[in-house]
Amino acid sequence: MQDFVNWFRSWVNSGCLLVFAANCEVRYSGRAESYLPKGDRLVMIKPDNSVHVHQPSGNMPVNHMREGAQQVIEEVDGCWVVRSSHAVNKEELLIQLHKVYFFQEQLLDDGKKVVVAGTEADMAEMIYDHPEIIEAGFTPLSREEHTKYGFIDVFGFDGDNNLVVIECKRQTADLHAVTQLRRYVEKIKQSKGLDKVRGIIASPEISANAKKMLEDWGFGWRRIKPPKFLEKYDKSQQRLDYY
Amino acid sequence: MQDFVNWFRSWVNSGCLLVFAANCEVRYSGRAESYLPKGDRLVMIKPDNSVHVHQPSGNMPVNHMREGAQQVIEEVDGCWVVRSSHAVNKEELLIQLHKVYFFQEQLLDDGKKVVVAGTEADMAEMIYDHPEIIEAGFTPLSREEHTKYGFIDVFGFDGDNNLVVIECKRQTADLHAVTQLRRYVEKIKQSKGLDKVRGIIASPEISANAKKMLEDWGFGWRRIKPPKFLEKYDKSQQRLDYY
DNA sequence: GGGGAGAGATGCCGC
DNA sequence: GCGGCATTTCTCCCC
Repeated sequence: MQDFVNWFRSWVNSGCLLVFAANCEVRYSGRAESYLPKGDRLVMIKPDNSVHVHQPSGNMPVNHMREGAQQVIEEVDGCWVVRSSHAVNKEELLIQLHKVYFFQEQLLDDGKKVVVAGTEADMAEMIYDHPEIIEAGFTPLSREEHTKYGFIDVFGFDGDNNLVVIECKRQTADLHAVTQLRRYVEKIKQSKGLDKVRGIIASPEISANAKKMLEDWGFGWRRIKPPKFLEKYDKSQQRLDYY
Repeated sequence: MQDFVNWFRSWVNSGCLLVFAANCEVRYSGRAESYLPKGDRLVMIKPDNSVHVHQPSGNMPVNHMREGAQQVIEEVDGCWVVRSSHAVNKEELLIQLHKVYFFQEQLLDDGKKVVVAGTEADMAEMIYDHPEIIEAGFTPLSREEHTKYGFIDVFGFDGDNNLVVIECKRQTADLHAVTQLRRYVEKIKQSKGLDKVRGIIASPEISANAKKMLEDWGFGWRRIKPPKFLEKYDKSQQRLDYY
């Protein structure tokens, strides 16, 4: 343990990523309060001073501090504690150490950003490029006009010159999506002083309840799948190739 | 590298957590498509076979596979690749390794769950225990009856025997909270054939727009702060104490 | 630069 | 397995 304490103190602010496994208790106070009883966890502290406590299962860290925290190790009542605090966010994380299994540090050089396709914005883009997938005669507004309406995904006119608001969802549209669309339609009606504004949800799927509420409100739905520009699926090999 | 490959193969399905740092490229295909160019990252694979790729900064993993994936290491075009695939979810993650800096495995024993205070459920609990914080004469329904109505936070009668639906929000209530409350009230009105059902939002704050919409719909608001049982803030010391 | 408000994404829980 | 909701969120826009 003393090895770990000395090493921890020389590591602080070294710019290295730190990772260690330990038997510990964890306490958090900030936006919520939590306590995690004694058990084995993996702790990672990044060069940006974010802290991540992981249990052996589960997708999310059981506790974490965001970047900009300050870390110290100190003895409290005969027990070593890693104290991570974030004055601005009024948050504090305490990791009470009972046994440290291993520890390791590493300098990581990485400035690259991930490139993603298949988002909601890609769906809107696709509808702009191929408005006929909504319906014959549908004409989106120019992108310049569109930006004035901010949060609406796609905005245009149908063949009868009715305004149409389209809300895109990457996956199954739910009740929330319908109430959202309804708010937008009512907002546009009001600001334009219009009587009729159509609302359409574009998504690969829609839940039964959402479909019902949509129809109750006189809105429509189009089955549209988000584009996956990077994907090249080779069925014969049952694997994925890129570029 | 060959050490790592051999070690990786003996580690697979050992029940240990695995962590390594490497210079790598990462490709993902599944719910979306992504590509991350060459750089240094930390990779963690848990005993539940979830995979987490972390860059040296950022709160979230840049890529991850959820529990139940299958991991193999294989040589592709002269380069070693960790392939993680999830047949059910039709997801695949490829980590192309250029250099491995360190690797470590550890058996972690942990069955404990985190205890959180200050959630929406805690607020509902508090209202059950102290119904007078809503208003004099308010009587919540028993928890058993309450479960019949599903996801409504608190449900009861006021002094005039009107039904009251209460929606709790941990922080500032927004437009979404109001539309949610409205859905619940309308649902109850319909299923009970009632003319008058009151709706109340309980939250520490409420946005101006939400307040307005709330009043337009004849609903009410009570300023209620989520309980933080674990917190004891010692102002004189400007630090936190627990228990 | 800090705070507020709205929208988005993802995990989790219950049916 | 799916639907619905919560969240230790994120981001942008405003001041």
